Amino acid sequence: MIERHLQKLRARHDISDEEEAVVRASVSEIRRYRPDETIAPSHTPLGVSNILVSGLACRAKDLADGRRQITELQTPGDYMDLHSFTLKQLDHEVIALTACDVAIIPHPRLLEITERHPHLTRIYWFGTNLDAAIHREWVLSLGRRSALESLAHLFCELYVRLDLVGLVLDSRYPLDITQAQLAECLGMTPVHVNRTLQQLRSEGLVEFRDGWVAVHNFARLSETAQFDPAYLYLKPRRR
Amino acid sequence: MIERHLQKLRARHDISDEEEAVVRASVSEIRRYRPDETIAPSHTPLGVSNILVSGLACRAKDLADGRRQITELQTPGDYMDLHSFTLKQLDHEVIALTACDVAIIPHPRLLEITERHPHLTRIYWFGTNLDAAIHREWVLSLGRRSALESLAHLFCELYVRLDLVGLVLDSRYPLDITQAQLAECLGMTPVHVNRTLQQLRSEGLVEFRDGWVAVHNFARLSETAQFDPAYLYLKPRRR
DNA sequence: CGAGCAGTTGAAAGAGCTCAAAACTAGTGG
DNA sequence: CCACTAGTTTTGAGCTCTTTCAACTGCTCG
Repeated sequence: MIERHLQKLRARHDISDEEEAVVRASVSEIRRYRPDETIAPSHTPLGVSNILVSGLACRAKDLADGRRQITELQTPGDYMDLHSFTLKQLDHEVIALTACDVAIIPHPRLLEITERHPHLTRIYWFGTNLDAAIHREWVLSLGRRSALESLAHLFCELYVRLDLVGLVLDSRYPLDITQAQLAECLGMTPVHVNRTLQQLRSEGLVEFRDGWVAVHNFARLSETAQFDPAYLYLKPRRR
Repeated sequence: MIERHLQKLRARHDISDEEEAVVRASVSEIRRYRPDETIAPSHTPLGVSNILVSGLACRAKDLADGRRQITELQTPGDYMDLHSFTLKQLDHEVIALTACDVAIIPHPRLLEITERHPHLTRIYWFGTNLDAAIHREWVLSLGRRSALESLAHLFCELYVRLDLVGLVLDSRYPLDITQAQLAECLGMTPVHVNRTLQQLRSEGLVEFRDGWVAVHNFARLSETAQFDPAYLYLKPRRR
């Protein structure tokens, strides 16, 4: 069930057989969530963390008057709230955007990992630091990229992250969310997302339709986004 | 030298005498940096991490055409690049904004901590997760807060973080940076920062002058910012 | 005393927002 | 099989916040 999670770990680290066994044994159960269901509530003591097995989820923060900002999208294989292990409670919600299968890991098992498996601990620590790196790239997008650049950048990021777990086929990947949810990722209004999508489409870069993203020209797309995948910390490719 | 760092750890965790000794022993040397000097370069293998002893520093990312975004401000006592221990290299630069004293911690000593001190390891892991929480709040600011709200929010955040290490006196704290650097934090232009500062001043909320912030009305300031310090994960106050 | 940087001001332009309505799409029930 | 409803996408038009560009002030420092 957590093959994609292991796949993602292996894309960045060497994992021993023993460590793989520990990771597998850390899962207590699998749960299914419907779209819009809360996977991890904010400001509530938590006793488990969650790995996304399939589907799409996000971390979201709200202002009192209802304005909502998504701070990260979670793809299959991601530990969505590993940070709740040390933080005890979250400053944001984790929400299912589509139907999701989720693997549940009780915190006591993570505690045991930190007590007995320092190398694996460092790997998971790395994992939360990678989330922070993604946050920083989003800060850069929101602060300095134009609407067109931000949207292009998001499509690039998802391309790379989903490709890592085999979910890109033929330069197409699933992204079954609404334009309004895209707007919540980008700090924009749904109307402006719509117009910006039209521009990306008319320039032949990328198409977002029917829950799918079709990347027509990744080179030009990442150029307009000024996308540099270094912040995703992939192992350097062998040649 | 790292009293403020320990003070900050104690504000959120219980630290044993032994752990305190380990933390103190992890420092190899103190170095001084001038304003604008790079403390940790991006995309370069790193062998040490840095704790800010005094001064002000930041994490910054650039786009190819020179647009710059600061992703976090670092206050005295902060581990500025603890994440480089697991990431090995950084996706951003760490830069001194004012003259800074910095304590240097070689990564081998951090490795030893992860091998022998799991509780302290979790505390430091918490520390990087706290940085991520701050990143998320900045994502919310950049995505959904207005210029006025964002600026107010930044002043609130710094108020709480600096108060933690005794740097707020009489509702005033040092912030010796330019309006242009403030703009780089907020994803705005210097001109607009200037006008927004005037607005905050004229409303009697806060004044930014001569390298100092004078908070005239924290209650109304945090109200206009929709500031909720929960994301800074302070220990709940005893009553 | 002049150079240079930070801060301030004004006017015009523009990116993105708001509001509102229309066009689609898909699911529901008679 | 066809209304009917609800949610999503699309379009139009006007408006606002923020940017851009340029000039000017004031301060510090060599």
